Amino acid sequence: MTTPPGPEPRRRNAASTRQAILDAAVAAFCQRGYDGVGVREIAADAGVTAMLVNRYFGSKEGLFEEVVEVVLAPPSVVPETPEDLVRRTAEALVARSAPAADPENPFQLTLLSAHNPRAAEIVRAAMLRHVVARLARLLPGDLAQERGEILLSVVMGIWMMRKVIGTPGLVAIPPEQLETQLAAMLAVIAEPPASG
Amino acid sequence: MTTPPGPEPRRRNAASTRQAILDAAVAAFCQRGYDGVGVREIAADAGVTAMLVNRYFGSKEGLFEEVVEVVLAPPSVVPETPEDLVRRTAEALVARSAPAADPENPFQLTLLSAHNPRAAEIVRAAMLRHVVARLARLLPGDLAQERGEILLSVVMGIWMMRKVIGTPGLVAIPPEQLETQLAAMLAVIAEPPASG
DNA sequence: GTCTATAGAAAGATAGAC
DNA sequence: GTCTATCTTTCTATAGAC
Repeated sequence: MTTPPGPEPRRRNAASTRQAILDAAVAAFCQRGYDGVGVREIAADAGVTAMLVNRYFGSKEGLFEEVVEVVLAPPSVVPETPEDLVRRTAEALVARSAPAADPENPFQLTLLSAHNPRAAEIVRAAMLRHVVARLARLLPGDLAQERGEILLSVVMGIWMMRKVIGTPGLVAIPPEQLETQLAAMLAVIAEPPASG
Repeated sequence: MTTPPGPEPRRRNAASTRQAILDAAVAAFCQRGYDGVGVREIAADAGVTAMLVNRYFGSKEGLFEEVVEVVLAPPSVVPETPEDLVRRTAEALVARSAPAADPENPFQLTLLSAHNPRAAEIVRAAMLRHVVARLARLLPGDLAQERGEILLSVVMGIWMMRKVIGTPGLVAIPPEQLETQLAAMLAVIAEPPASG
């Protein structure tokens, strides 16, 4: 064997190392929020040392910016009509906020990071650019952006109580009953408001 | 003058010192959450040293438990009927989640502390014992606790987006329009669900 | 009852070797 | 391209003087 003794260094490949760090960061930040994880831990999950996180992303904050972009950019639901929006949003919310569901999602990332003002500002900007902009395009009538933000508020609140806090009623309720209640509530916002 | 030189020690009074620490902690935790503030800072706001916090409350976590109790125990609204509940909740939510409103309130304390699992558990227990229990008593029909938690989710979500994240639509919307939208949405949850 | 001083852990970021 | 080692700060909590 020509392999030298001592721990074998990771294969040197900037692109795959960078991606490994980003993947580990997405998982970690979505599950524990910006302040809940350290760069050491993310680096260890990616199989590298903490130094490389700063080498590739400048700082923990720079890494978080990329994570937010990756997680918030893809649409959660792709509806055709406002009625479709209500139905699919209620469906997706109930499914994805279930206790055992995949924790990698934009709402959990937001909720767990929002207490940090720097992280909240990064999330706010990306949320407006991606999520709110999409919702506002789909809602007919006046106050489209405002109603989009209200709709998003309901999604965030349910996520908070059901998945982050874990109140027993929302954990134990039959999913179809929760879906019915949510759809009825969201429909009020999705329909064009009475102008006055 | 008989005053000795050097910094004057605080007047020794256990009860008032304890209360000063608790008051400072309520303000600090409500504005920045459990992990956002250190014991040193709370102590400094109360005019004492960090050591006394642990002396009177055992630990930062013990102090937080008392703060949660103080903030969550008093009811935010005291309605007589379900319709009253909807109207007053929408009113109070719009007024108290306004950008310039008093930050000392149960929702902000919850939202800013929930990312920490220990703090979340403390908040969860107190929220069930106080807030959810009150709501469930007021809602007629089946699934009272579950609908109470949904109602609370809407309140938390609006608070999150309007006051913590600060999305522009919810910051700039005329308060009466927001109140109208919220009341319409909450009414769907407050009315007894169709059984079956 | 309150203080100063410090222990002990963990965080983000950087220097310099290989 | 990646590592080890370290700097600096910040945190909770405790020991012991007055």
